[in-house]
Amino acid sequence: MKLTRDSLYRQARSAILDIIKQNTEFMSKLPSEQELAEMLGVSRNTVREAIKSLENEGYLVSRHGVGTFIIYDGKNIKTNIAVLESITNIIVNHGYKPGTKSIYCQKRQAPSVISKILNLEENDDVLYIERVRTADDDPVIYIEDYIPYIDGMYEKYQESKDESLFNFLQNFGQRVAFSNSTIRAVLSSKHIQNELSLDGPETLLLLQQVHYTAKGDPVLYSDSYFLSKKFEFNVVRKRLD
Amino acid sequence: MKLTRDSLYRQARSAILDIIKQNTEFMSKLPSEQELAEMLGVSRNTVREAIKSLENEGYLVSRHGVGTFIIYDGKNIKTNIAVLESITNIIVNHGYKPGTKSIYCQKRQAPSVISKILNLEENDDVLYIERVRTADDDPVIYIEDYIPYIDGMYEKYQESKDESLFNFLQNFGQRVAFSNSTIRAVLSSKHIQNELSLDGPETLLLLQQVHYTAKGDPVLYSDSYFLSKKFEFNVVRKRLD
DNA sequence: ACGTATTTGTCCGTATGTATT
DNA sequence: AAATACATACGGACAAATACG
Repeated sequence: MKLTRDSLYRQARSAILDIIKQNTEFMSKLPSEQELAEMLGVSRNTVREAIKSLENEGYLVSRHGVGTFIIYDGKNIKTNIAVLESITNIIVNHGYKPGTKSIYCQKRQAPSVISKILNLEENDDVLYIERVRTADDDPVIYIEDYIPYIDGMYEKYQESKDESLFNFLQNFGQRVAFSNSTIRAVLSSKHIQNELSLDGPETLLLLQQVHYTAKGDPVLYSDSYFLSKKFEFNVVRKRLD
Repeated sequence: MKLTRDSLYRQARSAILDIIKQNTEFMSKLPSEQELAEMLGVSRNTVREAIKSLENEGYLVSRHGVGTFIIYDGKNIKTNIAVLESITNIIVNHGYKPGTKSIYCQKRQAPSVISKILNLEENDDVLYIERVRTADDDPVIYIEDYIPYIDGMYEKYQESKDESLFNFLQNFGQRVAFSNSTIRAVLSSKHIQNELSLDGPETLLLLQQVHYTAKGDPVLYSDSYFLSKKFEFNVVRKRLD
């Protein structure tokens, strides 16, 4: 049992995020670092850390000698691709009611492509899962997951189908910390058309993700196919120099 | 004339980036912050700033009490979508020789959708540009640009067609600092098939970008269609908590 | 064109907390 | 239990960019 109160900079971050979320106007000015430090009762350095973190996520831009400005726009930004969040959240952020239909789950030998990605031996097993995610009960995302097999996974999965995979993995002591993702545009296969109840071929955004623990162990590979009609990804891109 | 040597943290960043680029193994450990500080002759704080910056760009992950690890992998990561860089660079990073074919340039009234995005008045003009970018002389990217018109732009563009648009804009005192981008998957239109010399419809990654100056003024809107066969975008996604 | 006030950027030193081995 | 290494936090100082009178 530990209540580890959030670090000061986390608290500051959260307080500043509140200011941001309440803001309505693009490019309105945040209080100065000095002011924020006084308001929140922390050092300017701590405020700066919080601001930098929010800058990296595309909420803010700072201008030397001028101030820090809010570029967050709840209307436009639905999914910040740079932040790893659950697909459930992505569906909610797009304004839909999320749901899951599990269509397949099997313990099987890893295909060689996958075993290479997941750093497995030739004959190692994976838990293979096929799912369809729904938005307002319409099928919109088709997902194939490959998880290096740990004893008891198949049984455990049966009783926790609706849970997020991240939570599922955590039960086996594997916490996902980051993912390395590739974004592609593809056309739906027959199989996917079937699962997503499509009349004909449609363009899909394919997210190929290798998920790692903080230690760098690959613990989940997934191909996620998003109906491009209904989903978009956003990203704030910053110029380096 | 200014020689403003780079800030210490920039130099540190660049030194650490060298280490990263030379590294071949996923998740190998960076020297400790203490060591780096001594190696580079700067304070640990400065090293930390550099490391954080590289962490944000997906090169590194730090583990509390353990160390900082290199997740950059030149083989896998070709284009970090979170970093705003020129399309020329993107082509080079994919291993091709970059080129440009300008197919169209005109001063015209902004379409109402565009004038809204660019914050223009009803009858304001834009410089409209259509271009095709080539990789090893093959057409691979089709781009439509809309730039709020400033006197002399059309003439200036004629004499600097091959230059990057970012450079072009800088001549008019408009430095692009960040962009707000949306990623979609689309099918090629007849027009695009024609321009990219495609035999039939192909899936394209569409990047819709509003580019801003540091002040938050929109100075360029562009639709970029990437041949998905040849290009992919990468992103390191980190879980927040 | 210049100086001043404001604000962020950079840098240092130091101290203590926390996770891992 | 101890050692190591990173994380967090503070305070202070000066530099650099910008805005404004």
